[in-house]
Amino acid sequence: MIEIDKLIEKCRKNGLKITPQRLAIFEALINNRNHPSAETLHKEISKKYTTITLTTVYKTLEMLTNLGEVASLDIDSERKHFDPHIEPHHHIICKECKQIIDVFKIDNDVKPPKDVLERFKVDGFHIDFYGTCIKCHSAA
Amino acid sequence: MIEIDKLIEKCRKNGLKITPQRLAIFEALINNRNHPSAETLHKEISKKYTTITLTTVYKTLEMLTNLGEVASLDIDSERKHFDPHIEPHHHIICKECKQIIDVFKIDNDVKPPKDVLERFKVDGFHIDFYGTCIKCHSAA
DNA sequence: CTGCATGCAAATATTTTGCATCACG
DNA sequence: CGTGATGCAAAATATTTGCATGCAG
Repeated sequence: MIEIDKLIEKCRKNGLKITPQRLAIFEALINNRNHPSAETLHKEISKKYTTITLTTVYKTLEMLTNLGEVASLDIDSERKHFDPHIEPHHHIICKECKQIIDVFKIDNDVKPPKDVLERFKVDGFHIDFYGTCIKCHSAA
Repeated sequence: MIEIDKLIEKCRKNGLKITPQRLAIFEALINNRNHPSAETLHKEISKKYTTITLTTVYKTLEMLTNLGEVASLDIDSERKHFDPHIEPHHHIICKECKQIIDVFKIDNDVKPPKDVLERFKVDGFHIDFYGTCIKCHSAA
């Protein structure tokens, strides 16, 4: 997600209005590395902005996804998670506590094999590592 | 998923009964490369076995997942998809038609960076390539 | 026969939608 | 002011659960 000033400008250019609700959501997302669900985000924002509704959070997340400022992650089949960091990167998920951590650099380049390249126009890829975080691992 | 005879044996050993419904689900899954959802699978089986219910399909898929014979894929946030091929492999998804194709061999090995290895016990990884299949690409 | 499986209906969870009202620009 | 945003309630979708009945072993 771009910085807030630029984002506001981008919204205005697209005929989208800046409301206190949206600002609260923008602020909750920027620099957020927790890959929140809509529900989580709503709970968080509600602490300070007690009247915001979950519907508004959903609608704003949809709007930001359409603008290309937020990515919707298919990392958890129970619910959608949202990521304001749209530069290509990867994730690792702890099987126990389900926390999702960013992985920016992988040691090798990855390419799909030739037969796939012949049948698909490949735009990119995303790696999900899975395992157990130190904390959960030593607890078990 | 192991072959049907072995699977039946494995079920019996675990006190699980072999019913015609379960056999129909086993048969629909074996050699199935379509990564079906519960709904899709149910529709498919219903053609021949008209009385089977979606609930039974869900419960059997859960049972097979617990046995480690089927993997539940987090590849589509709309619904769960199930994969009877549990050997580690990857997927490529067409953005347009949403078909999911297996990718078995990638050109390089993939390792998470050191700082991740220090904070996680990594068990494995899964790559989702994304792009457009030839058919959809030439249609656009 | 005993216990697990099935199938129905109802519950739960997540996300989307319609619409009256509100407020940004 | 007018158009898009909000918030409520209801709908839509996916999945799970409780329970009476059925059937495999």
